[in-house]
Order: sequence, then C-alpha cells, then structure tokens
Amino acid sequence: MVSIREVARMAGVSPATVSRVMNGTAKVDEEKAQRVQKVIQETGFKPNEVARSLYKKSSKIIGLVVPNIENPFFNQMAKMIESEAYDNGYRVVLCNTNDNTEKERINIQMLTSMNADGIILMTSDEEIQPEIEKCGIPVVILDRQITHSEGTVYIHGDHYQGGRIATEHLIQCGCTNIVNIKGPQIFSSGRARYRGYRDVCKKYMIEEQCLECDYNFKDGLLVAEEILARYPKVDGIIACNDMVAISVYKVFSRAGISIPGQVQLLGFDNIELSYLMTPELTTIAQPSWEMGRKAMEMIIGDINYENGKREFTFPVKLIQRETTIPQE
Amino acid sequence: MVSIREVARMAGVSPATVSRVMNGTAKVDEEKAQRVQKVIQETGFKPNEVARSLYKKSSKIIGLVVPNIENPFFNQMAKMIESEAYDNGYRVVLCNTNDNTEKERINIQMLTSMNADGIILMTSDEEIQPEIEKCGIPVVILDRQITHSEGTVYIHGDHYQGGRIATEHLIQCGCTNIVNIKGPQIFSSGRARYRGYRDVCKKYMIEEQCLECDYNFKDGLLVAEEILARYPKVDGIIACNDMVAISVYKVFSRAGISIPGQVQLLGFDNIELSYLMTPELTTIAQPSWEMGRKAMEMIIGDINYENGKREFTFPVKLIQRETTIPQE
DNA sequence: AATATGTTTGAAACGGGTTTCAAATTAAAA
DNA sequence: TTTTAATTTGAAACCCGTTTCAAACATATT
Repeated sequence: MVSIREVARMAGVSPATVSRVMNGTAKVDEEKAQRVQKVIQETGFKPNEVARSLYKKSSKIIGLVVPNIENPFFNQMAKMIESEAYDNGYRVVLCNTNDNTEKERINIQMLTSMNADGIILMTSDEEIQPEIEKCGIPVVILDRQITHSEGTVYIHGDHYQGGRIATEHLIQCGCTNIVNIKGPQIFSSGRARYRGYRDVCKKYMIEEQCLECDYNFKDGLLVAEEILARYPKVDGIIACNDMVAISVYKVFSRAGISIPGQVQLLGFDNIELSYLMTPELTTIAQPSWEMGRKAMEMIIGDINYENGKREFTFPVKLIQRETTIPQE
Repeated sequence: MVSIREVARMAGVSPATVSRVMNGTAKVDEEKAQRVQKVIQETGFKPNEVARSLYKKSSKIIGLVVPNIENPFFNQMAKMIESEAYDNGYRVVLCNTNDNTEKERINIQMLTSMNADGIILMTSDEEIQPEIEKCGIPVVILDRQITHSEGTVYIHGDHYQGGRIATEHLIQCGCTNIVNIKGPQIFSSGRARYRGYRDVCKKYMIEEQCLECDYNFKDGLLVAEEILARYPKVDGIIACNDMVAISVYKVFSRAGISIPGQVQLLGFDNIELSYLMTPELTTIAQPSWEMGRKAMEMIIGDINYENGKREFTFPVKLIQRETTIPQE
C-alpha cells in the first residue's frame, strides 16, 4: 500500500501538496496537480483513514448500539440509519449489546477511543448514564428514554398516543373485553403505552385488564397461555409489540380460537413480519424512517446543545390490517 | 481526554513505561507500575484506538458486508459473527450494500483504508473480484461463491444436498406433483439447490416443474400466483428460501388452499420467521452458527493460505415442522 | 574490586495524513 | 525597475500509542 510520501516522491512534490490536491484545501499549480492525479491513478493510492482520523479527530464513523440486531424493529432502524449515514459519507459500526450493560459500557468506550463522531443508543439502562456523559461525543438515545442528561438528544415515538390509539381502535372494533399486555415497565415505551391504555379505559369506564410481558416471542407465548386461562371472555388484545402479537396469534389459533373472528389483536412497531404473516397484523407504526434520519441529522449536523431542541417526539399511526375489524 | 504522555507526566515516568504497564509488554518496577495504575484509575485514561491501530496496522475491526441487513438470514448471521468477534476482542463494522456493486466496492476500499483486519463478504458480484484481490486483507466469502481467487476463503452450506433433501422429503410426504421454485441462477446457492432437485427427479423418474424467483417476499408473491394459475394439480412446493415460502403460504391460504392439507411446502434457511409463523414452516437449515464461527476463525487465526483449506462446505439438515407431513 | 551479565528505563523514531509557518515565487503597484 | 502584496510550496510539527535502542542501573561471576 503506497503512502502519501511515496506518491509525493513520484510526482516530485511534497506530501503537503498531495494532500492539498486530494482534499482541495488550497490552490495548487495546475500542472503539478495533474502530475499528482496521475500518480494517484497509477498507484491506486487511497489515503489511510486511520492516519487521517488520528489527526482530524473525526473518523466518519457513527456507532450504533442496539440490544439485539436480530430484532426486526432494531434492524429496520439500523438499515435506515446505515443508509442515511452512507449518503452523508459516514460509516456505521453496529454494536450488539445482547441486553448486557457491561457490553454496552465497553462498546461506548470502544467507540469513544476509536474517535467515533457520534453514538446512537437504542438501549436504556440507567446505569449507562455516567458513561454517556463522560464520553464527550454526541449521543442520541433512540426509542428509549433515560433520565435526561446534558448534551444528549432523545428521539422516540409518541408511545402514549400509541397506547390511546390502540385502545380506542379495539373499542371501535366492538371489543368489550380488552386485555392489555403491558410491555416491561422499566422501559419508557412500556410505561407510556400503558398510560394511554389506562386513560382510554377511564374515559369509557372500562375496567383495566393487564398482564406484563417482555418484548420477545418466548415470553409472549407464556403470557398468551395465561390470558387463555385467566380471561376466557377476552375479545380484544393489545400486545406490547408485534413480536408478542405473533406469539398470541400462535397460541390462540392453536387453541382453536379464531383471530380476528373471536378475538381481535393488535401490536406495536409495524415490523416487517407484521405484514408477512397471514392474517396480516394490525399494528401501531412509528415513523422509523424519519426517526432514523433525525438521529443522523442530530449527529452529523453540528448539534447546538445550547439553544437547540433536545427531545423529539414523533407521531405514531394505526396501520389497520387483518387482525381487527372496525365496525361501521 | 487525557493522553498517554499526560498520564506519564503525572506518574513521573515515560510514556513508554505507561504503555508497558497497560499492555504488559515488559517488566516494570512494581512501585512505578502501581503509580501508573493509580493515575490511570483517577483520570479514567483510555488509550486512543486510532493511534494504536495506526502503528500496529491492526484495528481489531472486522468488516461485514451484507446485501441487506433487514433480511433475516443475513442479520442472523451478522449476530453470530458479531458475538463471536466480540468474544475475541474484535468489533464488527456492518456495511449494507443494498445489492449495489458500487457501494460494495466503496465499502471494501473504506474497510481497507481503516485497517480492518479482515472482511467477511456475503455478496456475490463477480465484478468485485479485483477489489478483493488488491485490498490485501483476508477476505472470507460467506454463503456465496464467485470465481476462486488466491487468498480468499469460501464458506457455504451444502446447497446441493439441501436441494436433494428437500425433494426427497416432499416425495416421502407423498407428493407426486412437486413444483420447484428455483432461486436466482446467478447465485451458486440457487444453482446448487436446483441441481439437487433435478438429480432427485431423475432418480424417481419425475418430471421437473420449475419456476425462478428472487430471494424476496414480493417476487415470491408473484411466483406463487403463477403456480396457482399454471399448476392446478400441485401438491408440493419447494420454495427457494423461507421468505418465498411465506409468500406462497399467504397466496395459497388466501386462495383457500390449505397448507399442509392440500399442498405441502418447504423453504430454505431456517430464518426466525419460519418458526414464528403459524403453521410453522418446514425448512432446510444451514449451520449458520458454525459457519459464522468458522468465518471469524479464518480471519482472526492466522490464515495459512499456502497449506490451509480454502473452501468449507457445511452440512445442511431438514427441520421438519408443520407445513409438511411425512407418511409412515 | 573489577568484569560480565541481566534488567529497567526513557528518548526518539515510527506510522501516515494534515496543517502551520515561513520561505520562495509570482503578480501587482509605485 | 524597485517595492509591496498575493500566491504557491515544502519542511517540520502534529495527532498519540508503540517499539527500538542504547544508556543506566542492578545483580552475578571471577
């Protein structure tokens, strides 16, 4: 691999001049520039990004820390962020924490010491706060929320409205016996959606019926069995996310209960799976594309922490598909 | 952010000594080592990975280039590779090419100039060959295959056997009218599976019935409609992958055809979706975990190109679930 | 006590692209 | 033509952790 000094020697100029030709940072004599270009062509010289970033203290790398890359919600988000980053000349380093705080901490340190230009966090452990504050690079917390800290940007969907819309929709579908599968209450999303549900129940004088469930398929299976046992009269289920809704569908259809015939069902997140499955799942969608864009924008555009907004709530919307049937 | 010189100054030693304490590369006087450790503790000093990698010419970064991170097969693989890499002290830079050769080329160049220690490619464009050869870092081609080139490692499942097993299984399930949805024949996986199917057809003197389909949901929908129209007597379908199998399921169940009652169905890849859906999909699985592991192993263990094996074919296996019913 | 052997240690060079600063060259003004 | 201003250019410093190499110190041998 040729270096800039090598190129300079071959073109009969100084390394500084080569650098200037490459980056257009200063005027260079046309004839010399030509020579440099020619040598670059011939040698296939590509500047060493590591050397560059050592001096510039910018690596053109964005760290994206997710709890689980296999989870469709996260990888969908990751794809958008990656694509947005790419278009702006940034690379994305994807880090998978597997819901492990220690791994999360190490990843943040690693990203810091590799001069990442920013970090997008989709995890939520409160303990990570100090790490964020001392890392000294822009951090955006996506989808989740922890205690606010100076210089951090929060981007998330309007989960409270999501909870309301879901509940209202099921009522509008004629359900009178709605069971709400709450998401983990340690997550802001879980709490906000629950509040939405609760407030709508109050509005219609409906009694709350809740269970709590982790955001994954396996736990969804368990909770679905529990509903089957404890709420025989259920006719509407709000699952805490699409994955859990899929579990519910499986358990209920195995038990011979038709969805949406006997029980109507809806989830959150609008993951790809929700329209791949048959019947297609009604769900509440976040504008994940816009959210990903905003996250990138907050990182690569100079974030003005002083005056700028630090929290962005994006509207959610109902995607009505086949697991619910609204009445006229 | 403190530097090693700062730490050295505070501890009253030279930067070299601090480096030695951190890395254990040489004996250091116990008392001095203590002082250094203490300063590191107090300042929270973390060595700058960029500077380190500039000298060492190793960044502890592995590049993983995939055509589409949203595709479950790839993100499942990515998760394994990431986790395996992490355990070995490596980070993964995930690059999404969106099936775009130009993006693929740029990504490889980028990874080269950021001193990546290796690249795992899950794309297959023949045009990329020269890029691979000149990048000068170990490259592993996963799941796909292009014209062999010196110093590249190939890892893939035994797609030919996969094709055979799938066809034999459907026959064993009593199907007499099997339609094979071939994968794109530009991919080695598509070609090998087709050969497997063809050979089994010959063995049982069955006439071939094929259509070709891209490895995605949308194209799957189209092809499924075509089967419905062209092969009314079909009673068994080999989909080129699970995603397409899911399309087939949707189209057929919409048309009132029961699976596996009237038509038996099977896919390839054993993506998460295949057991999430109801009914659960019979599929041919590759040992993706082992394959990911092997890919990492080939990169981080010194690859001995001279003597070592350069191609690894992993056995596949049938995962019989609910869309096929074997007869006694 | 003197020489030989072994161990610690820090100054300096290194990796490679970027930028500063002053020197050299060119253009413009007097 | 000379002086002044503007432009181009390269040497050297910089970023920061690592490693080499020789000096300094400690221990062992004769």
